[in-house]
Amino acid sequence: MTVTLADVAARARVSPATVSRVLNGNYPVAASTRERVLRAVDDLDYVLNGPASSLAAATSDLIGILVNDIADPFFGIMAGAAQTEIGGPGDGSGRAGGEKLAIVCNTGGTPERELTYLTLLQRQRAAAVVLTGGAVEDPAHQAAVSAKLAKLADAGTRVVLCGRPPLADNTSVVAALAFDNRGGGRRLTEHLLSLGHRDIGYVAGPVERTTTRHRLEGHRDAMKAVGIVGDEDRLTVHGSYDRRSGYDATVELLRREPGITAVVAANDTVALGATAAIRDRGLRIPEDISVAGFDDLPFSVDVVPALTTVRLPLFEAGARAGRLATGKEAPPPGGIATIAAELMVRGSTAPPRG
Amino acid sequence: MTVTLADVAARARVSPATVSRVLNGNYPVAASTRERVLRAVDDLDYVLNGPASSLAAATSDLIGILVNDIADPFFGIMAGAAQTEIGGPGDGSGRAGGEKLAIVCNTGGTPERELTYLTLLQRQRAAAVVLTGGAVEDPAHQAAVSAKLAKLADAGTRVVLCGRPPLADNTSVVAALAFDNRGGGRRLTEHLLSLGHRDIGYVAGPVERTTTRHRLEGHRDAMKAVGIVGDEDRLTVHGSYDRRSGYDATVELLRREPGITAVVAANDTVALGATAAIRDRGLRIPEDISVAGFDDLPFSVDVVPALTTVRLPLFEAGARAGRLATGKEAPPPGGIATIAAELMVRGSTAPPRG
DNA sequence: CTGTTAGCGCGTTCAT
DNA sequence: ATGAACGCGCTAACAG
Repeated sequence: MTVTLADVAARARVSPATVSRVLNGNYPVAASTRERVLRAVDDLDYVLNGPASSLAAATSDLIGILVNDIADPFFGIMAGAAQTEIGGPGDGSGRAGGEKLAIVCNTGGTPERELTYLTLLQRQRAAAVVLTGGAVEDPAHQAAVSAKLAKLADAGTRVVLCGRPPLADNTSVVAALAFDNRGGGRRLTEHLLSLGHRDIGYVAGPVERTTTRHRLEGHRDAMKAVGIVGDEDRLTVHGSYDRRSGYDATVELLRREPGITAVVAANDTVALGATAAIRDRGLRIPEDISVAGFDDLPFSVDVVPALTTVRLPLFEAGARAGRLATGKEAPPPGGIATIAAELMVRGSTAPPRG
Repeated sequence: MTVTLADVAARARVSPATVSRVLNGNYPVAASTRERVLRAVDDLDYVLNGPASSLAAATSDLIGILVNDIADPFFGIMAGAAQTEIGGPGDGSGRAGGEKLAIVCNTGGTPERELTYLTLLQRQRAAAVVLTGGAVEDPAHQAAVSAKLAKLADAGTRVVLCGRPPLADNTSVVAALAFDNRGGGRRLTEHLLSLGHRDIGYVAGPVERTTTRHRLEGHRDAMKAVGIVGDEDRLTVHGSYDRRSGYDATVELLRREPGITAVVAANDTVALGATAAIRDRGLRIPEDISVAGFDDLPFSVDVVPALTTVRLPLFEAGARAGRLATGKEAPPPGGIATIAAELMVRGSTAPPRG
C-alpha cells in the first residue's frame, strides 16, 4: 500500500540502487535517468522511509535541541536561531531533501527528562545534539549526562553546548559556548553600587543550577569588593525562573528587610514579578526601589520603566551553536568560548533616596 | 562495536524475541527472565536502535508539534503543555521506555518549512502530529497541507489541530481545537466602543493568516454594528506578530490619523510595540490613547499600565491537544471544538478624553 | 511463556 | 554509469 523505493525503481525502469543514488545525490548518475527517477518520485508521491534509511546508513539527519523551558523566550530565541542555521531554507517543494532537520526537546528543566531525550536522540542516531541553558549541578546527574554525551560522541553525534558551561571532561563536546553570567552579574551589581545602593536584595533562580550560581556569585563578588558582607543569605531568596516566583520572592525579601533600596532578579521574567510585588506594596520604581534583570528579553525595553538588565546575545549564540552542530563553523580553540554579557542601563535603576 | 539486541539476548541466555518483548512490555514474560534481561540491558548499557525498531514495527513513538515561531511564548506555552501530556513523567532511569516523545518543529510561519516538517514526520512514521496556531490562507498551500495530512492519517498518524481552524475536509483530522478569535476580537472592540471610543486604529498581523483575518473580522463586526464604516482600510496596518512591527505600524497609524483615541493590536507582543510608539510620541496610556492586545501572555498583566487583552487558554488547549494526540481523550463531537476567548479589562484602556 | 523464522525498506559493497 | 546481492537491527507471526 505504501509506495517504496522499489516501486519508484520499477516505474523509472531502473534498479533500486539507482533510485537511492539519485535521492542521496552522492554518486554520479546520468542526467537522463536522474530525470526519469525524479519524475517517478513525483508521480508516485514517494516519501523516503526514514527508519529504513537510517537503519541502512547508520545515521540520521535529525539534530536535537534540548531546552529547559520552551515557554521561556530565553530558550525559544536560542532554539529558533539554531534551527534557522540548521534547517536551511528548504527547497520549496516540501520534499525534505538532504538538509538536516532540527527538533526541539523540552526537558522542563528536570534531569530525568534530559536523560530521556538524550537517550531518544541516541536511539535515533541523531547527527548532532545541542544542549542549551544552565545545567543541574547534582553530581550524579552530571556524571550521567557526561557519560551519555560521551556515548553519543562515540557514535558520531556532534555535541554542542550553548549557554552552558563546559563539562568536567569536555572531550566529547565539539564546542561549549558559555555565557559570562558571573561577569554580567558582577557588572550589574557594580552599577547599582556606583549609584549608591548598599542594601540590595537578590531574587535568585533555582538552587543547584549553574546559571543561578554564576549570576549570584558575580553579584556577591561585587558586594564583597566594596566590603558588604555578612548578610548574603538573608538578602537572597531562591525560586524558579518565572514571574510568579519573582513576585513571591520579592514579597519575602521585603518582609525580611524593608529597608532594601534595590532588587536584583535572576532574569528579566523574574524581574517582572518583582516589579509587580514592589508596586503592590505601594512603592515606586526606581524612586523607592531600583530593579534589575538579566537576559534583556525583547519585552524588557518596553516595560515601564524600561528594565536595566544584562544583555545576552541569545540569537547570535543559538545561530553559532547551529553552525557548530552542522559543522559549518570551526570550533573555537580548546572547544570552549565565553560569550560576553553587556550591561544595559535603563530607567528601572536610579540612585537611592536621600 | 555497538551493542545490539542479540548481544543482550546472548548475555541473558534468551532469544532476541524475548528481549524485544520485555523491552516493549506488550507480551507476557516470566518475571524471572524479565529480570535477567533487564540486568543484561543495564550491564551492556544497551540502547534500542530506533530506526530498526520503527522499520520493523512500521510505527514510531514520535509526536511532532509544529509551531510558527518558537521564540513566541504563544506557541511555547501550547507546545510545552502538549508535551507535558505526551511525554509522561519518565521513569527516572532515562531509559526512555514505551512512552511517546514530543518533538517541536519550528516552521517560522513559512509554508515551505511547514510542508518540509510534515514530510519529515511522515518519513519518521510519526505517531501523531499537532499543528498549532493560525494557518496561511494561500489556497495552493492549504491544498498541499490537506493532502499531506490525509496521507499521514492514512498511514496511521493522528492529526490534531490546536489553535487552528478545521480543514475544509476535516476527515483526516482527529480533532481541531479552534480559538474563538472572531468573538474575542469583537468583544474587545465592543469594550472600547462602550467606553466611548469611535476613532480606533487596528494594528493587524500578517495578511493571509487565519488568525489575523478572524481577529480583524471580529473588530470590524463590532464597528459595523454601531455604524462606523468606511475608514477600515485607512485605519488598519498589517505587520508581523512581533514588537518591532507593532511599533512601526503604530507610527504609521498615527501618521495617517493623529486623532485616534485607541489602538487595537493583533496580539500582546504587538501591543507592547504599540505602547512604545505611543509613548515615544509623548502621549500617555490610557489618558491620551487606549491600547489593547490579544492572548494575555504572562507579561501582559505586569506591564504598566496592565494590558487590556483577550485571554486565550493556551496551556489548557495545548494540554488537551496533547491528550488528543495520544488518544488519552476522546475527540469532541464532529472533531471540532471552539475554545472560548475571555475579555480581560485592565488599565491600558479608559474612556477617551473630553 | 518462549524460541524460530521471516521480512520491514533502504544503503552499500561488489561487479559489470 | 548502472545492477545484483547482502545485511543493517528489530518486531511479528507462528510454532511449541
